[in-house]
Amino acid sequence: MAKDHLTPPVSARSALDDIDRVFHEKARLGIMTTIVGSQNGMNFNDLKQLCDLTDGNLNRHLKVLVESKVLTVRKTGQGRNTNSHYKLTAKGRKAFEKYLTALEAILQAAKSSANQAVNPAKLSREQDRGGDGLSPAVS
Amino acid sequence: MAKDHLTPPVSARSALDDIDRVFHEKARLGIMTTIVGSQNGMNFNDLKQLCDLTDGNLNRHLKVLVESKVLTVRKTGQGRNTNSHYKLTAKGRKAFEKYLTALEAILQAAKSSANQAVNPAKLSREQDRGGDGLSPAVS
DNA sequence: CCGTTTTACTTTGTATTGCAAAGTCAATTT
DNA sequence: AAATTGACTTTGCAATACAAAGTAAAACGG
Repeated sequence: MAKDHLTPPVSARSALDDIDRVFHEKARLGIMTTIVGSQNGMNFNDLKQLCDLTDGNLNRHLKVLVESKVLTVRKTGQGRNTNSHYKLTAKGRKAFEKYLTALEAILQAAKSSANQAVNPAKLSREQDRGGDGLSPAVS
Repeated sequence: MAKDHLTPPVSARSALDDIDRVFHEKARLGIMTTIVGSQNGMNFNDLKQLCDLTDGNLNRHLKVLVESKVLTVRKTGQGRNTNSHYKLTAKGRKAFEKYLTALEAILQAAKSSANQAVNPAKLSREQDRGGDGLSPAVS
């Protein structure tokens, strides 16, 4: 029952499958990109300033990251002296790297597709008209 | 008041600011990456198969892209013969390229931060302890 | 020394999404 | 002509995202 037709080098999917939603969110991507470079982790306030997020928003996203075991928190002090220190876990680092790798693959695929589309130069003719000759970007 | 302390080369923000939510979503990123390579656009069914999305889901995301003027639709036929053909707009292409550029910047920053953190080799000593020496990744 | 402000978060409420199950519509079968 | 298929659309619910308001304790002001 129709299995052929349109079964292109969809290695695209594999990269897209590795796009972890935990990381694929603007605010969280910013947090991760900021914290991934610090060996000793960072505290709430540093992140707040560096990531330019509101308190509540930052808190919520950090919570998601902690609950996903990407970060750990260590809280010291009370009230005004509270200090919440966040640190990447080994698992978190690996997962984030996997995400980055997937992103990179998608990025490359998208860029080359985009270029090819904009500058059809000497393609071996393959005008994809109507429903064949399809290829799904994202290598 | 308080303007000093922790004012690092936050060029990070600029890249993050260019992360357009319209594109920064798994399904839509897949759709875009797929369609950006086709000069003549693609129809619903092609996208459905290439992007591996359910009908409803694909429809919704396409709607978002059309409403954002990133894609245009041209529908022909009725009922079972309906054919919805989607095509990138010039504006959409530019916006997507901008998004890709931002992503690339973030990716590079994240990767180099990650490496540096994992392999602290001979850093000029700058152990960021406590609250200074912060740098916000994402160049 | 007691009330106000500040700092460092948390909680809560609302609005927006994402998603898939169910629905529509017409052209094909059987 | 009833049932099915194909190509979408609509709908309802669950899961976010975000910011406004809340909490707690230290620091300040008079």
